[in-house]
Amino acid sequence: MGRITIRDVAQAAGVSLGSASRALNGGKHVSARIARDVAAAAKQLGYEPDFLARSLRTRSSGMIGCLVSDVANPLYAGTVQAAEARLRDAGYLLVIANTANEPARERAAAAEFRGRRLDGVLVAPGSDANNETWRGLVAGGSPVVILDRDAPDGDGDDSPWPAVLVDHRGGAQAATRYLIGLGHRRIALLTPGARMRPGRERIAGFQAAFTEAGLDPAGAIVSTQESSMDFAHGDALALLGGSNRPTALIALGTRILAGALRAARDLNLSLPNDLSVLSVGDTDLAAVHAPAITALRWSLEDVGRAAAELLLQRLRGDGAGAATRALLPVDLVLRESCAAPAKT
Amino acid sequence: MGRITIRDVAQAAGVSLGSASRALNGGKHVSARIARDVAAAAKQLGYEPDFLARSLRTRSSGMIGCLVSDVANPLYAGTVQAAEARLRDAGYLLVIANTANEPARERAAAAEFRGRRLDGVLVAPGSDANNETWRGLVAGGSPVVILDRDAPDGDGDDSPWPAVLVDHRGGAQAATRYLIGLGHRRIALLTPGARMRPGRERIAGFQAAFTEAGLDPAGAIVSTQESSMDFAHGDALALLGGSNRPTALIALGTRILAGALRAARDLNLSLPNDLSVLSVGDTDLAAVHAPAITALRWSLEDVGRAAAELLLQRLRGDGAGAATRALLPVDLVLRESCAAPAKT
DNA sequence: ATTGGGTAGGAAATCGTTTCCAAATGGGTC
DNA sequence: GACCCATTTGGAAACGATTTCCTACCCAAT
Repeated sequence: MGRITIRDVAQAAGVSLGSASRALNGGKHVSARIARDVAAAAKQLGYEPDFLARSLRTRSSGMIGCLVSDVANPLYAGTVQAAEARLRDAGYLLVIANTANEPARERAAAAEFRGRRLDGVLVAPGSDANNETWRGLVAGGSPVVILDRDAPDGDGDDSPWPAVLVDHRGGAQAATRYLIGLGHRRIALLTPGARMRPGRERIAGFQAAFTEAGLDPAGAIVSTQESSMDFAHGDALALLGGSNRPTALIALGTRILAGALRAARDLNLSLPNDLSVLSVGDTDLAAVHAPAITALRWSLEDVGRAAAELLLQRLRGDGAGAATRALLPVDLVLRESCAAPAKT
Repeated sequence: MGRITIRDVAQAAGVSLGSASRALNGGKHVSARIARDVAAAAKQLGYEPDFLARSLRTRSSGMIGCLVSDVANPLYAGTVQAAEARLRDAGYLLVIANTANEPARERAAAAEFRGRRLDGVLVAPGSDANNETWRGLVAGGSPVVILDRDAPDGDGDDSPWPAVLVDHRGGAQAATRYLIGLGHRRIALLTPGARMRPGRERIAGFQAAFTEAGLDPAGAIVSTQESSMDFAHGDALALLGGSNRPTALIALGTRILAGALRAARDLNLSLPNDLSVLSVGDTDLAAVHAPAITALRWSLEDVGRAAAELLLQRLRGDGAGAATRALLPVDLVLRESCAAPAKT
């Protein structure tokens, strides 16, 4: 005796298969008596519908895919968690595919998602959307929401693709403005690069702040390094050790911040007097360091929730007139790591 | 014209449905000619099998569930990532359900997993396995692997359930032994509690080290607090501010470590001379802090991989004689935050 | 009393696969 | 050339639901 099917329920309730289905799904054309009997029979037998069978028939799997480059990254993990919560409430299951930045994995995942008939996809690839991956995803016909990346067409802010973006440019600009306001004229931005939207936007905001203040753009030093503590450490050592060193430093991400802080310590630079440090991304490290590091912060929960909301909206079909993208704000959390540069 | 089905492929290749299926699945009983024709037709039409239909028929969804209390927690995120990688290589998709420590969500997720016919489940609930959740999971009949938690029966280390455990007891014992060796006699353990296996094991190891050294167990101060920076901060202030304060402190987890470090700073205790600090769990914070914090470390990747391996083994059916559990080691990473206590 | 609109509910089709069964084919041996 | 056994192969039956179609029926209105 295997699993209890709806057929068993129907039989127990003494009605036909179709009626049982209608009764269980609260459909129309069901008398009160049958509804009652079927419900009773289902409960008594412990009936549990088979999602697979249902999905096959309805052509909707009730699952959402999440294509992300690195789930272990706290930035993504927080987002995934928030999205999962919202989607689960709406009855969807979230399946994740970690791509580790490998295009081959991205393609494979896209194909798999299609084959499994996932109803929608949240995507945050490691590099800006690989066109092939992209095509693979949209080919499935189900809605795709982009997380903080540019659409593949490269068509900036007026792309038709639903996306949840974070205002990294505004954040970086505000942060830089703040440092300039304190009197800094030579500021270094340590970044893992412009390969992805967040990096590009931050660099743009950084430079925009210099331009807007009418300052020599040569003071805006952009230093690109791999995102690793050791690389950042070496990089920061070189930058800060040279003559005419920057008086302030903006670090993108925990690892780079860690490397930069170590370098400052190695060089005996005391914060914030000898060097102002500002972190992009608010982490334990920034909050607890002595002195506490001033940081740019945005809400991971909001990103996840907004993405889920956007996707659900498409799934419900009222995607026509609705907003196609969300731009979330970035806040500057003032702490103790920034001050006016020492007089020279 | 909708999706390309295997029926279309069969027709195009001029063979029967069954033959096409056999050919595509590389089964036996297929002539070379048909295999070639079918493959060609499939390729030419761009056929992609429908996993849902297949799953319905084969009663296996090709998906593994992951029931975890908090994916955003780096500890879990790393594990999930490693497990996902291994499972994906084996052709499985990972679906995650975040339970936020709510038993109701756990139950709901267990039921959903059953309904969707997931082939297996990795589970790391927020509290030690809730019996009801557990029953819900095993009722599905698919294998369940426990991540660093005790089985619900409470039957410690000889439980029949496959599990991947981390040797927190041994780690804590080694760490405590190390501190005792440096000369410490009053050591505080700041822990979020004994609700889950890791906490229990660590407390046990901590106390075992005192016993084994023949020391007064009153020197082993276990202070239980919620895992939040603020709580830990207050707690540490109270502990370190009092008379006869501990000379060393073991912090369980990033947040507690952060709170403890802040408290030490507030009280003007310099590390490691006035206070030795040891972190359970190696994080950015521990590595970068000045002085760098000595920490217990274990491999999240190994946990995830081992769990996946254990599960795959069951799925392949050779679960009979095979090992049912893995115990992973914990290493002590020596840094600069521990020293002999100051002479009084 | 007949007709018409509407609801209830049963039978059957469908979703796209895999797998079972029986028939057919092929080759080798006596 | 007949017989036998082992492969191939086509046809059809699952898998477990939803959904369409269609008939039977009830009640009210003409």
